[in-house]
Amino acid sequence: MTRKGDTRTRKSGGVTMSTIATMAGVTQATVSRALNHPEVVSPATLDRIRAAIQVTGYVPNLVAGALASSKSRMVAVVVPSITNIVYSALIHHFIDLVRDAGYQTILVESGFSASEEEALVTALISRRPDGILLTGVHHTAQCRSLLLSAGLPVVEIWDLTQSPIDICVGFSHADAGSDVARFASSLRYTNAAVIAADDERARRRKAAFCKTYQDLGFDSPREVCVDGAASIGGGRRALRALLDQGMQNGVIFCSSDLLAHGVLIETQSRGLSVPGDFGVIGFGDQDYAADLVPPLTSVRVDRSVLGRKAADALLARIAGITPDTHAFDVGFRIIPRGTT
Amino acid sequence: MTRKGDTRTRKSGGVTMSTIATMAGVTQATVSRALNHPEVVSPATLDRIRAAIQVTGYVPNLVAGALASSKSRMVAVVVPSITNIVYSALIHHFIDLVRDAGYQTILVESGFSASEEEALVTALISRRPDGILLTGVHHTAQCRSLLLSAGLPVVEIWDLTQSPIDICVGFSHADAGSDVARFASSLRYTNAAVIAADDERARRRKAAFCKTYQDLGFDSPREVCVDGAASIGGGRRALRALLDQGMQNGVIFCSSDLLAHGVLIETQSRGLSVPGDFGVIGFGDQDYAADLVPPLTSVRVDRSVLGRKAADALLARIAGITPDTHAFDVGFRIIPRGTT
DNA sequence: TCTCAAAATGTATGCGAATACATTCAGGCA
DNA sequence: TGCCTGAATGTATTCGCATACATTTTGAGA
Repeated sequence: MTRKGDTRTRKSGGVTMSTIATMAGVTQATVSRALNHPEVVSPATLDRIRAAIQVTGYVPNLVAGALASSKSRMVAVVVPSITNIVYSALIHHFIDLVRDAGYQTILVESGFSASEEEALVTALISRRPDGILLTGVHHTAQCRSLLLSAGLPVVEIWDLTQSPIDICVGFSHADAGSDVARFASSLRYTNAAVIAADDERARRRKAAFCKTYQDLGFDSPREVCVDGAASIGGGRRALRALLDQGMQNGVIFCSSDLLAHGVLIETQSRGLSVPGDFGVIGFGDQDYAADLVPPLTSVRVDRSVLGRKAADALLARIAGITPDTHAFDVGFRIIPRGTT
Repeated sequence: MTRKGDTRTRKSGGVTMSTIATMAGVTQATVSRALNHPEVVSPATLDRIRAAIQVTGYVPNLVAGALASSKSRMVAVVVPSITNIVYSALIHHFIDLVRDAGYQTILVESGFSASEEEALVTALISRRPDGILLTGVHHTAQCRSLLLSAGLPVVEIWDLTQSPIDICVGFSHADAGSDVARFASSLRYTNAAVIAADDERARRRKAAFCKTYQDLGFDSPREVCVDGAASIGGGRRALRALLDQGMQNGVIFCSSDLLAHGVLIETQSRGLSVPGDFGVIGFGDQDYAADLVPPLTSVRVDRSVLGRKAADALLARIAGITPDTHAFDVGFRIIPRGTT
């Protein structure tokens, strides 16, 4: 009676492990072992099971597997924006690395908003991923406590902090801003400006740049904020704003190569000389930086190292290994090229 | 005895629906209803359940929910590359749209390889997503049959075909190539070239462009292939190759705006005039196309419409609605600007 | 030929939630 | 008062797989 009712009301027809088991003349448990621990199953049995899988086209149900084993073999990644090459390039590496370890990635965008991030993290946790990769180290208190109480391995990237949720891999944005200021001060320009997108880390670089530049005895740099996502158009508009303010013969530190690229284009369209009239410094050292004319001076962060360290750290934590240190500094380097 | 063994060997301590149920003085079933069908639970009970959830910080386990209901509320997305703005911008929209409908996205990269795609699709199906978004309409036979037998809603984008797996949303790349050829032939240049990345759809545009251009009475266009991902550097190198071949006063159709951008930069660095000496046509009409100098002529595909149609179609299919038509043509449009 | 450990497989149970079906209870109506 | 209906909740089962533990089989050594 229940039997009959159930076959009616539940969807059936799908091939499951039991189907395979029956075909191969074994029990479901043996099929499970054949799939997950083939070394403990006899070769003959393995063959029959594989044959059955072949003819049925059986695909294991990882949802059930995850529930039974409390291991989802998924990691979650939260980035501000996937259209921003800065993040997408890193994710690209990261996904590759964790995939080699058998993990799939669920990707979400927070759009630079901490509250949005919190909502996303809640939704992600309900999927019970084996680990989470977050961008940045600034999160809502609620978000932190969610993560903490979920007991998940968490890696925060692109930034450093003394108190990561779990592990962080990045570099000091303040140091980067200061170093760029010192570099800029060594050039022949008489003043400076910063063009920054509306991004918390960019703001910290900007603040450090401005402070250090002043401390070195120069006038306070001009500042221009770019609304929304960084873009070439945004860079062009920002330079126009600076010129309208009367800026001359200065060095311009942009919060991303894309903005710097826009600045370069605007100078060209106005017949201004770079590095003669203006110096331009980008950030991120994207692939195209060296291909611009003139080649763009930028700040390089080794993204492949960052991605690899992040993946390694996360995988290690998932494997239950507690790292010696909870903060990895991957550093950065100023790459002087033709625009300064 | 089993009781004791189980508490030892299975991980416990997690808050589950039963925890909440006990706290609220109801059964697990009522908690489930409170979460999924609050309208059938009495307000007083609802309050107690919500209070219990509040104090415990309970987060529902969607893995278990998915297993019980055969609904994962996840959609999978397969793209060739997430670092390519062409794809990432679209995905960005798509993710937004399906998220509003309560779906999370699992994203994987196929790297332009059909066999890789097949492996990924298998892995994805094991997660039992509620739907899949694929890029392009060319897949391995095995991949098609996997998808078909999984009975999943599938939307293929960026291309059209008479025989989609399920639904496709895109435009005709052959028509695009031909239209560009006609447009190019109307300009004052005496010959043409195509610079294309190693991408199946780009190749089809190229083939159609070349054929139509010749049919219009011109010489066969020169062709340059760019290895690997499209990039500014690749565009620069491609133009150098064309110049080395002796190309003069021609119109150059690039398979992406990024390549076209590289071509522009190379012309500038050599003092060549655009559109005087060379005409340049991109593809994709990215945001920055209009911000280049001169502004780039390109082919626009309405990505927001594409993303929306894809999301709508997938969600509709998930909801069990069979669409009238299985192929949506979103068209394209040539946007003439300063480079031609 | 017998013993015993290792190898191979079977048995039974739980993971956490959804849901069909059963039950209880209150109120409306004849 | 008795019956019926609908709202609210409880009961029992299932989803597909992993895995602890039990059992059987095999083969090596004595």
